[in-house]
Amino acid sequence: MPVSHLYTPLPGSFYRRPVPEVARDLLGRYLVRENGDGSRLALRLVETEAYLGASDRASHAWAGRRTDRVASLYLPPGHAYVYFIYGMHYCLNAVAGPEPGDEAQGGAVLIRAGEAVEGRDRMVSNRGWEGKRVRPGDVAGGPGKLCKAMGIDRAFDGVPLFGGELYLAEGVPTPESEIAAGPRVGIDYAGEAVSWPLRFAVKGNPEVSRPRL
DNA sequence: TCGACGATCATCT
DNA sequence: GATGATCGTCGAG
Repeated sequence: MPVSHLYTPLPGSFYRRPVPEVARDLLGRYLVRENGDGSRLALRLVETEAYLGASDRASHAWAGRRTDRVASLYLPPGHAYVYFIYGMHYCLNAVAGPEPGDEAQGGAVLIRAGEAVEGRDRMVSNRGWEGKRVRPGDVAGGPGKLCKAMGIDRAFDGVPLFGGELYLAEGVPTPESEIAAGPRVGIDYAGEAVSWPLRFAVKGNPEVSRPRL
């Protein structure tokens, strides 16, 4: 029996554009996880970051690196790249940019934050905040938190995001006037790329991670 | 409310 | 052997 999707998955062509453009366009879209029993978890994305690939010192694909860890960064646009960091957190990316074979490769959008739209209680439970006071940003206000809330780990590395168990879906795109841009977080080692304004967020949204834009 | 710091380990040097 | 696309706690203000 095919999985029925209440939300409409974004097609692969959505990701086949310059990475910053995809990153901005993902704000206001949904990240959905179907649980198989008819229930689901859904987040409205409010913060993303663009990683350009070979030309970007902050990117895991900088200088064309192709190690086992980053292999899925070279899958076709629209696939997931999930990595483990700081010994305890996972981060989810959507591969984006030109098709493999073109000059620029290894581009991706880091999904940094979202606000719960469906299954919020389950997310709070996944985060271990059951019974505690949950303040803005506690559920999915950061890349590691978001993965914990959605139950995303390395098992999702390399899966297509077009409409399987985990996918990105339509929703309401955010107008340019409501998008804030600034430097990316946690990449102090990246030389000139440190200041590139490739972090995007919905202006004034309380779920956006720190530092505030 | 904010800044500093320790946790913890896969990956790369 | 070092380090990181982070997070939660703790102590100071």
